[in-house]
This record gives sequence, C-alpha cells and structure tokens, in this order.
Amino acid sequence: MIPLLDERKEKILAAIVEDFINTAEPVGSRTIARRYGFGVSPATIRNEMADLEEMGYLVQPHTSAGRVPSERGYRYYVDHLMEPQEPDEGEKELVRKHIQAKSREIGAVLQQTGAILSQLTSYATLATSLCGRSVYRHIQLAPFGPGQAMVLVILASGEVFHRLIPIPEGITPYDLESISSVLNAKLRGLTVKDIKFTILKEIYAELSYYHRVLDLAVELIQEALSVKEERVYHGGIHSILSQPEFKNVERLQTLLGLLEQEDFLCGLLTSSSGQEGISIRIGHELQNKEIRELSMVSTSYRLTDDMYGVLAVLGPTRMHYARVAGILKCVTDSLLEELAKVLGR
Amino acid sequence: MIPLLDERKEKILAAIVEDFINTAEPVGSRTIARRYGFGVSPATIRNEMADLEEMGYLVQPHTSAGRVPSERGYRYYVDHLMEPQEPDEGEKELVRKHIQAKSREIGAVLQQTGAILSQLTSYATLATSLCGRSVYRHIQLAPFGPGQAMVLVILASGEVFHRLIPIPEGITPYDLESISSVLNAKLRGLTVKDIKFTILKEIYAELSYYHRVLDLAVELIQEALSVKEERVYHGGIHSILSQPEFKNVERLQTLLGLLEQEDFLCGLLTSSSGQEGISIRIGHELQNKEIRELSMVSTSYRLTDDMYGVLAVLGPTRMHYARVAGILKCVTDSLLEELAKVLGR
DNA sequence: TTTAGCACTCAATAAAGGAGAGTGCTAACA
DNA sequence: TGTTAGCACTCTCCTTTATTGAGTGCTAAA
Repeated sequence: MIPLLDERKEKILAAIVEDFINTAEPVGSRTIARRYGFGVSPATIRNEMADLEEMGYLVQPHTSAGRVPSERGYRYYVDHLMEPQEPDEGEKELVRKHIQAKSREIGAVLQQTGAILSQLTSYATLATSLCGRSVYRHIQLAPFGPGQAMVLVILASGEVFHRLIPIPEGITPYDLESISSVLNAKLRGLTVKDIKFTILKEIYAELSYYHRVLDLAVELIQEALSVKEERVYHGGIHSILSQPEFKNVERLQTLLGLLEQEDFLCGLLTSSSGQEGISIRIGHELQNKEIRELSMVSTSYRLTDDMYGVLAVLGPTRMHYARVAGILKCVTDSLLEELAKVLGR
Repeated sequence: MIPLLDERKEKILAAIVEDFINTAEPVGSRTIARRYGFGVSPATIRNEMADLEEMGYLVQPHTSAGRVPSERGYRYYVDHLMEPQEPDEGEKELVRKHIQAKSREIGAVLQQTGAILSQLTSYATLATSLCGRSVYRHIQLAPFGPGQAMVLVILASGEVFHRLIPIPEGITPYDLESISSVLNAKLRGLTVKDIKFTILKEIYAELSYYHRVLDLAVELIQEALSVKEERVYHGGIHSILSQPEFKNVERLQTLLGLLEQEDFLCGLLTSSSGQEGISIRIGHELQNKEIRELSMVSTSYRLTDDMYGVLAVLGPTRMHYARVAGILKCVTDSLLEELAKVLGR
C-alpha cells in the first residue's frame, strides 16, 4: 500500500531523520551532503528532498529552512530503516544493577525500572502493574480496632490492595479468620470475572452457616471485586524537560496535567498492549487530541500465560527511536528476570 | 529584636506585598497611592518605600522599577500583617466533597486531599503518610506459591507494607499462620523502637518451639523492622506551572527533579513538623540550596497522641500566604474528620 | 541524470529609537 | 517637621529597521 522508496531516497530519509533526532534543527541539503556524503552534490539531494516532501515524508517549517521528518517520515524510518541500537555494556550493567530489587516488592521493582529507563533515555516512562486475568492469591481479613477490619487482597502479581471496612459489633478476630478461610478456599486462583459470574452464590450458601456475618462477607466480596486492577507507575518527568520541544511551558503543562491522571495513562498503555514485543506509535497514532507531537515506544512483556505488563517510554516525536527500542528491550529482559526471581517462578 | 514598623509603614508594606502577590509585577509608589490610597501622595509613599528598602523589607530589581518584597518583607507580612483568609462557602463544600473517601484507604484519602488542596491553591502539595510511633496493628504471613510468602505489616495508621520473602521448603500455610499468631501476640501495639530493643529475644525464645521455622521468623522480624515508615504523597505539580516564576524551564527542571526524590521531600516535611498548627517558611528559611525562591506553608495535624501527619503547600515565595493558610486550615480540618471516620475513632 | 550557478525567501539576530513607568532629589508649603 | 509638586534621570520593554546566513527552487550546461 505504501510504496517503497528507492535506495538513495531511503538513505537520504534516514540521514535526515537521524540528523534531526540528534540536533533538533531542520536539516538542509548541504548538511546531508557534507555530513553523510553519498558522493552526490547538494543539488541532487535537494531534488530528492523535494520528491520526499511531495510524497509526504518531509515537511518544511517555512521556505528557506531545512526539512523536518513528518509523522509519515518517522513511520517509514521506524518500519524500514532503523535498526534497534543495542545499549553498550556499561549501560547494560547499569540496568541490571538498578533493577535488582532492594526490596522484594513488585511496586518498588517497577518504580526502579522506570527510573533507570528514563535515566538512560531522557524521556518519561510509564509502567503498568502486572495485569492480566488478576488471579487472587490470597484474601485476608485482619482485625483493626473495634468495629473495623482491614481487607487485604493479594493478587498473583504480588500486588496487594487493602482497605478498611466497618464491621458490625460482636465480630471476633476468630470470625474474621473463618471468613478469610472460606473466601480463600473459594476465591484463590480465580479471577475477578470468574467471581462475578459463577462463584458468588456458592459462597453465599457456605457462609450462611455464619449467618451472623453474612452481610459482612457479601460486602467484603464486593470490596474485593471493586479492586482497581491496574496501577500505572510513572517517572522521569523531569528528564523530558531537557528536550527542546518542551521549552514551551504551555505544552508542558498539558502534558504534566495528563501524567497526573492515572486513568488517562491507563488508557494510553492498554491501547498498545495488543501485540507482543516492541510497538512504536508516533504522534496522531496515539489517537489523542490532547497530546500533540508525542510518541510512545512500548513493549508488553509476558511473565506467565495470564500475567503481563506494559513498559513504555513517552517522548517527543523527535525521539531517538533506535536507541530507545534497544534500551527498552534490554530493560524489559532484566525486568522479566528480576520479576521471575521475586515471584519465585 | 526586629523593630516594629509604624502604622503607615505597615500599611504600605502590606499593600506592596499583596499587590505583588496578585500581579507578580514590581509595584511602584503611584500604584499604591492610586489603588490603596491612604490620602497621601505618591511622593510620600516613595519616601516610606525608600525607608522600607533601607530596612531590608523591600528590594528593587533595578533602578526605575517598582519594589518587590524581600524575604524579610514577606516574613514581616506573615508575622504581623496578614490574616488568614477563610475560604468561601463554595470552596469549603468542595473540600468536604472531595475528601470524602470513595475508598476507605488511607493512601487514597491523602492523595485526594493533596489533589483538592493544589486545585484550590494552584501550588504543589505534599503530604506525609500518618507517622509517629508507628504502632504495629497486625502482622500477617500469607502463603504465596511454593517457596514464597507474603509478609504484610499493618500499621495503626491504616497503612500496609508488604513484601515477598523466600521461605524454606516444607513450611506449610499452617506454619505461617502459627508464626503470624506469635508475632502478633508479641508485636501488636508496639513500635519499631520497642521491638528493636526489648522484644526480640522474647520472641526468639517462644518460637524456638517451632525451631524448624526459627530462622525464617527472625528474618521476618527484620523485614518488619526495615519497613520504611514514611511515605510522601505529592500532587498538583502541573498547577505550579501557571505561576509566572516557573516560565523559566531550568528552574522548573530542578524543582521537578527534587519532587521525584522521596527522600528529599521527606526531609523537607519532617524538618517542619516541630510545631503544631500552621508554619510558614520562606525562601532560605527552608534551608535548602537547591530550591531558590520557594516557600512552604505546612501544618502538622495530630490524630491521636502518637499519630500525626504533615500537609504542606509548596509554591514560589510570592505565594498567596493568607489564602493558602486559610485553605490549608480548612482542608486539614476536613482531613482530620475523614481520617477519624476511616480509622474508626 | 547530475551539477553548478544564481536569484529569492525568510527566520533569527542585532542595533537603534522611542515610550513609559518609576525613582531620587530639591524646593516649596502647611 | 512632615508632605507634596516638579523635574531630570534611569532603565526595561517594545517596535522598527538592517543585516546576515542558511536554505530553497529554478535554469542551463555537462
């Protein structure tokens, strides 16, 4: 559907994209000829550039400026021209060292991962918690003062959700333990969906023995079901400021506002979790009106059949795609390794 | 020690501070005379301003500009001239509505509180988790797959810390439950310090009965002790961007970098937790070289004898102190109310 | 098809010239 | 003695005007 370019055009497009990524300045025919000299004169390059512009791969900010890749240009570059750039040994070492969890806590691991990722790339990073079919691992009711109990829901991902609930008078810690047992026996290994549609009645029946606490148990399940299954960790927002495209404060403000809204981030990430491996979305491909001229390189990694996560780098469209893709690959590998260790798989 | 000003000087200083807070422009004698007219001419005001400058309450960005309050000027204003500005009924209502926790989870409540606080003030907000003598409420070991267990430490503040630990072969869920019981019996109601110095040996003795799991239990206690007791929630960073002093991107970058470092925030907040009630620290009073021209209005609220928290607003020195103090007061009241409800006191 | 040459365009930078806000000082006034 | 009007002076900010230079498109020759 999209016609392939001939070899020289490809070389020139690649040179322009890469030069622009490095310098953030529109690049002219002369620069290309001098810096990447293909043995042709600037004039020839100029002709080719005019062609590329007509085809929609380049745009000119104004007459008499050099050219800048269009979204289509980046797309072509990403699809056909770039090759992921392996991080060097020192960087790899750095990644390994940072991801090794000081604490065996999933949240902290993901946070660390994001931090190192954004340190290496100089862009913002996003990471979902491990999600998937949210399998319950354990449910625990713990006493918490008079008339209160703490509900703890432990998911197979190693994440813990907790909430305080009021409980009726006269419920003993022993009762709480009993309820925990019943719930555990029934719920462990199931997913939210399973519960919603099949198990609820069964539990209801079983617990009627403890009719005194029946209402509580039902409420409890409701709580467990209402657990918001996905968290998004973000980091490295300050690194994105070093990018010249964010010298503009207004744009920055919208971006920061969005990054503080977890829902929004969630949407951004889940919409990319379709395919395995690295996925790159450029500008409007993110399908979001609010953020202009942003790209996202993301990868969804699979830990087990029913547990996966998404790791993403968010930056300007003028992003160092090749480098970011390489780093992301390396970081994801280390993360998978570490998670396997922490979760004991 | 610091001499008090005569009444007219005070009025003029107050007018200058308030005008500058509102407009962010250096204010001149004429503006004062016109806008706040004290029945004297600009020339008189000019003389007074010259005095105030000599005394160090005002500074001039350059000759032929108006004057701007110095840190000392703000300090005098805050100490002697301003009166906290009660938020209007609509705002109060808004606060109440937002702080009412959708979920009964301390973290979420604090997050919400920060959000509304920064929405109303247009500055960044910080909130510590509830801290104090970190009393253990419950400790729970939950099974988590083969060779793993989840340690859950529930503090009296309603916060939960969790971590995965490897456990030796052959430990049954029943064993875990036993250990939990022993630990609970011993630790509940104690603080980290208590444990460190007195209880450790006792537990050791008791658990020797389960000598099979002794090492595990000891490790476990270590884990429990290593819980980092303080978290800092922050929010509203994007709102601070609307302040003209942050049009400068470099300054912004240092600020954002700092705000992403939890340790730093912790230090900032704890150093102010000395006195009860609202505390205002201006510029260098924050004793931090990295952040220039920032002020912090904070309040430490006490929930029980041994549980308190800190809520703070961070903005430019040109902060609307009177308004912020009023809002902070109102928000803290609502927060205390809500926390009491959630924690069931 | 490629290249050299040339006129043309346009942003960015610098220099120059007000305009305006504000001050300090002096002298007069109550 | 405190207050005020008047006035010269300062300095930023804005606008206008040149100037520069990178880069283009087009044409004609190789």
